[in-house]
Amino acid sequence: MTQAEGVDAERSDVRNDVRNDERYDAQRVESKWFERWKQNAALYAAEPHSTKKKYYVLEMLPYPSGALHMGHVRNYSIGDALARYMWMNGYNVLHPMGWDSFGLPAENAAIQNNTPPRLWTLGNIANMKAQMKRLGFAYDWSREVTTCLPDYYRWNQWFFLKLFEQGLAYRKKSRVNWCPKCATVLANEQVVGGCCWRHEDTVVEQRELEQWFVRTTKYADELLCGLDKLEGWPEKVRTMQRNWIGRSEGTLVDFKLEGASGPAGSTISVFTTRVDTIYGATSVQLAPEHPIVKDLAGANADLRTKVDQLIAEQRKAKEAGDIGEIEKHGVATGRYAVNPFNGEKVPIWVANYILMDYGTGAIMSVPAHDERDYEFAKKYGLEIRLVVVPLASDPEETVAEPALPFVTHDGMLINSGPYSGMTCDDAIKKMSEHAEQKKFGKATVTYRLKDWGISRQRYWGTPIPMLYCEKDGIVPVPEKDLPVILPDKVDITLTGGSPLGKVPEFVNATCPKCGGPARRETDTMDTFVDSSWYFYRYTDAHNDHAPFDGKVAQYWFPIDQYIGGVEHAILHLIYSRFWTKFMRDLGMITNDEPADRLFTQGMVIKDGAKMSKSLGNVVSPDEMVARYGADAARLYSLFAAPPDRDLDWQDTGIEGIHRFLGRVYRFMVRNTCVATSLVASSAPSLASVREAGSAATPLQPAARAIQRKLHQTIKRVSDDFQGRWHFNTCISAIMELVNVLYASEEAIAQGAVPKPFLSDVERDLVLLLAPFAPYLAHELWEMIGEKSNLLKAPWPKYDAVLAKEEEIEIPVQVNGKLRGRVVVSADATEETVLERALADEKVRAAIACKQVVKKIYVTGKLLNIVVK
RNA sequence: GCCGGGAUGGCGAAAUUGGCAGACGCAGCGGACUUAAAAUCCGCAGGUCCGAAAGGACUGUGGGGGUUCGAUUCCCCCUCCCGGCACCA
Repeated sequence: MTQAEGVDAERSDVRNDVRNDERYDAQRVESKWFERWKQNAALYAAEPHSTKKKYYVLEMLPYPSGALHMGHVRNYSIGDALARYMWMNGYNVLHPMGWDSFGLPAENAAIQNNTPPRLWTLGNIANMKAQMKRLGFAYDWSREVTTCLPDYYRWNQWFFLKLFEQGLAYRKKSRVNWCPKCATVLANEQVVGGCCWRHEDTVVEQRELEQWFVRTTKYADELLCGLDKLEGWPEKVRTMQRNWIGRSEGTLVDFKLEGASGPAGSTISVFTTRVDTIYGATSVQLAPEHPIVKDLAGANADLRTKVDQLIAEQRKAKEAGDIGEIEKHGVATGRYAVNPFNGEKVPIWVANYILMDYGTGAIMSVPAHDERDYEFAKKYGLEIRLVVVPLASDPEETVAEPALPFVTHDGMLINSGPYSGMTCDDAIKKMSEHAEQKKFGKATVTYRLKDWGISRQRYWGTPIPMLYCEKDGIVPVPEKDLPVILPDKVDITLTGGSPLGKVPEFVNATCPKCGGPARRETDTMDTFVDSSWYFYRYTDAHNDHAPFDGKVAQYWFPIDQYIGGVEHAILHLIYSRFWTKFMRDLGMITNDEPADRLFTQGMVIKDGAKMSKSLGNVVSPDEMVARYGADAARLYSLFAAPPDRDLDWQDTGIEGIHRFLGRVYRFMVRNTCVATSLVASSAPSLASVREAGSAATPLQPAARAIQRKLHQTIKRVSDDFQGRWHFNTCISAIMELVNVLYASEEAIAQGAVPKPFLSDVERDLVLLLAPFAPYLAHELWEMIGEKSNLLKAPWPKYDAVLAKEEEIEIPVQVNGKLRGRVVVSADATEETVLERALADEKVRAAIACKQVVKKIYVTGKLLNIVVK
């Protein structure tokens, strides 16, 4: 904190006026408490055995990129305020932090700076941990998790063995996404609009590779259904996950290939959600990459060339991200398939709008009832046969020909053999049953969600604990031999293939089955494996025998409140839901979902754009802390906007917050009341406030105004923590309270505010500030003579009676227009209000010479007089 | 194209159940303190128009319509911005 000292020194020579001791020196106060908190490692530790109710509040762990950014500060300020609030409400709070510390940037930095990834990463962690501590975040550091260390990643390996045992990890050669910049494979979830999620301008290529996959699709249905029960999750995230999983109910139907040549007796299986329209199918369309296309083309060189063109075109469009906009076209193969429902021969085409990676890569084309098929059929003059018509309300009525294509479920079949006359929904059911009976198809469900490819051809990740033996094939590393340690001295500058493949000591191993030579798997795991279960490790972070103890996890899980950025809506948040279900089925845990409630905070932007180095609009937390203090940085990040919305950072805004903190401090310095009664006993303040406000010794108006405002403020802040989380309005409520205190300073000086009462007010004010500005709150807590631990001091309670206004102002409208206001007592009757209103000059003017039609009085809110 | 979210002063925003639009803060202006400035404290402040002023009139929550005594809030249509999905058969 050399910067901080610099600013401090600069200021010291300014401190020569009379009000020196009233000036709030954030650096002095914050460094004092920073040092004190440093001495007490167990300050924020969760209690392992407790009769209190538990509360697990978690913020997404950061990637240790080097330094915290404002997005982190915002994220952690929200979580920290909540954690502190829950502590003050008597909960046993678990509030841990860790490091998602495997991943590509470490390798890139290593190449650039010639530093080993491990050192670079650990150095960053040390720096960011120091930043977090300086910001005053209350983490239980005894549970810190660092995913790149063997005591963590060994459990990734252990889980991998379990996945393998369960048949949930398997090896498959397939077409995969390849980012040339990352020089590695990406999961589907990591491809954004055809580009790499980390390199937004780098087009992802397709490569044929043998890879490890995790069978996420096993839980596709549960992942989808479970979303309905996650009521504490934002609808947005649930929708995104639903879209991603992309469940679609339909029917598989086999079309027999017609003709002697080609694979004899082979069939083309098509997937359709509208089997009811199958009598209108006038062609079969294949994806250019469909395996049967090669066989169909056979020696037809012309066809092969055309198909190759379609393939190239599709790939290009996919990479450019505009598949969906390319013009539909295709080529007839000259071959035919037989519609199993009516025995009709239909031509087989290959078309650029059919995707190999959805459904079966083949469709039946029904031009009359599908927009795409219609467009295609029009272009190539294929037959368009109407088989569904609108439901006629009157059977005698002649049904008008619907406009084509007629795409609706709400219809009746015609020209469909035995199914004519059925509704679409009935027909789908009956026809699927028929197909299954006759064994040429069945009702089925397809998903957009694919299995998770987790192999990465990179160094800085968890080694996949597998061996390849010439004799025994794929052999898992025995559990007792874990962890497979990631070697330190690896030349990662070499390109081509996995870096670990160039380390003979690593690659060469012994087969545990036959004792012969074996080759180690050299790919590492996707880092999303690390973050899929880290929050369980927090509950039992030093367990040497298992990832965690199930009993301990059961106490803490599910996470009560998870807080992070929405950018993880389908990556991390779907993988970790999968992992929870997998662990549950292993018998390790009993919860179905990892987190009960999820909160996604908005981005921190500046000048209307996301902060980025290239735009030069980055605000450094270190600089803010040095200039205004941690409290100001935190408070501002909560005050500037509601937490779920984007926050537009304004440098002058944080200055205002800094001023506010100084204002609180100055008031307290000038008016501190150390009420002897309260120092001796830490009796709850409510009782004495009540007493002070009781009829026996009525408070004078100034004191009563303070009391009223205080209780209104406690209510607003408490309600918001329970409900909407609009900390911006909580903080403005506290500001209003402070404004009232300032307005009462004269009355205080004149002794019109009883000391014990004021002392209680000050105490509650400090309590209200504690979740948001812990440094200042602790300083003031000490200043007012409190000896107890503020972190766990009971949260103040509000009294509805004391919060109530005695006098209220009722706006008076005439025909909905504001014409005047009357001040009445809070319990005034409608008659009184009306009487006063009619006495008001302006109101009288507005209703003069007119007839009063109606009077609407909303108790305590408004009076509207309707005239004609 | 589909699904979300959003649009309110010069700026960030508030209005929790249909009831005073603009709380709180920033920037601005004025005053007090000061030799002066900073800091601090107090006050003013949506817009337009009338008025010397006090004050008053009209208007105003992206645009248009509707329901209502009353709409930032509910309904219908439209524009723009942000995010997600997208030839998904």
